[in-house]
Amino acid sequence: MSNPLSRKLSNIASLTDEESQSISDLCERIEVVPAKTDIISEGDRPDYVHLVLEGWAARSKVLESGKRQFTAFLIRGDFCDLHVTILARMDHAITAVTNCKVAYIPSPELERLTLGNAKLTRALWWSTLVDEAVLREWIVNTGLRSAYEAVAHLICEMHFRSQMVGIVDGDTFDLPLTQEELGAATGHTPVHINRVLQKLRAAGLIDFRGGRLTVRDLDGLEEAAGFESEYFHIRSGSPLTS
Amino acid sequence: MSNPLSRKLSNIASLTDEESQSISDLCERIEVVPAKTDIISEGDRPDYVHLVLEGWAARSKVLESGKRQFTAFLIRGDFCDLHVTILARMDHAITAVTNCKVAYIPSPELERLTLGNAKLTRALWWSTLVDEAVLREWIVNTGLRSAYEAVAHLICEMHFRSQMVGIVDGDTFDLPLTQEELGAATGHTPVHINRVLQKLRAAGLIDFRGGRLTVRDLDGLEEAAGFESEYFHIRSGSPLTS
DNA sequence: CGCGTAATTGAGTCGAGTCAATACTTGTGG
DNA sequence: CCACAAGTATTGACTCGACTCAATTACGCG
Repeated sequence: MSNPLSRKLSNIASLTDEESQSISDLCERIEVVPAKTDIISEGDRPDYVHLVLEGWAARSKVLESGKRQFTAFLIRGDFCDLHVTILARMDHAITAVTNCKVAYIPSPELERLTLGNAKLTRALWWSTLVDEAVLREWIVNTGLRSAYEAVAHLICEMHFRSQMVGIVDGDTFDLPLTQEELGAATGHTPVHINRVLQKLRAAGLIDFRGGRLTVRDLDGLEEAAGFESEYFHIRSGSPLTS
Repeated sequence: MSNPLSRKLSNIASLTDEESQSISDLCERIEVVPAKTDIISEGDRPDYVHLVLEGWAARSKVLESGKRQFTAFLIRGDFCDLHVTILARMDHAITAVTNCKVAYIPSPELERLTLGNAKLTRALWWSTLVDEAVLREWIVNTGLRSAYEAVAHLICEMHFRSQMVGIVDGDTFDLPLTQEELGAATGHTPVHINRVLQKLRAAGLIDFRGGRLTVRDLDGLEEAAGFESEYFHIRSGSPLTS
């Protein structure tokens, strides 16, 4: 279970030791990508499937104006580009937010693993469908919710996802984002993010400093965000849905 | 090629007559869903894969406040829920915007078709990946772009997608949306959409009445929107990329 | 022709952006 | 071990895009 991907998939499927081992075996080639550099750039034609093992990365689109929008965060156990080998080129960049440990998985090896294994195929489809559900939630964040709600929702999302891969320590977890980066994710200016964070602190919902976030009042935070974890489609009975 | 899905997939793969016929054969059971009603509701566990053959539908999320956000539009040739059979339940609703002709495809039949056909499997993966790319573009729309740019971009998107399935007549195509619905898609109020549309008309970029949109100046519209069609990943050499 | 929905217009307000200055943190080199 | 540099966070004043509320007008359809 030490492999981040196995850990994540175990939220929806019971993996045998052999399956876990096979997944670990995929992650033979591992590289460290320094913070603020691209794991994959726009226009790239990736030869490998990239899997984040450690650290935080972000999908980002940059406009001519120079402004950038993040469209997703990737953490331990998340694929950068599962199946993009189908497409000609990346239509967005994936940038390391912190130093990242990334596995480079040859596409054919992944195919070989899933071809005869319906359970793993389903599990990977689950991760793809959840990624899509998260994208829709981000549209609601930027389109419908106020800055206060959106930031709260993003925190809830990352808290939940961090729990899925076992990187929450009590009520504290890594949120290694500057206020500028929180703004790029929610569609707001860093100045306004600053004010929103102050309100969230004043409301007794969170503490946040040094890239570590502590949830002071989970119910209150989820209430403020309008957060419902159903969109992750964790099987009922999982510890996370209790 | 009369089948909408075949028509769409032919943008990235050359289908044989047999393959086109197989796809048509999938669409045996067809139902008409009246405008303003759900094709699939939040919480549903669909037994079938739903394919839109005719009309417009929208993915929508509704908050407790009663406000709703569209996260995608579905037109001819678009799947409502390819592979959601993997998930327990729909985390959002799909609502018919106009009357829709919808094919109900038994999941196993679709699997049988793709199982031995790598080309079709790749083509369906392409459609999934493009759907994701469109979601990311919507995040940019709601997060980074002004209302003016966002509406222009949405028009460009739907124009391009309509072209892909052959429902553009010269420079005119169906955009059967009220200003309220345009607002639900871009995260703005109908009142503001109204003002934005007036500016787009005044700028000589579009005409829009009676649910029909005419592009008066495509270059100008794409310029205003910051629209780049690369994210559809149409193979170069296709008529649409000329 | 008349109802109901959709579109339009105007006036006033507010959330969020801009601009600009100040304070903190953290890592680095002397 | 301290001082500076660079990035990050914070604060204040002002502006503006977009929302709200509230009519009024234009359609589309039976």
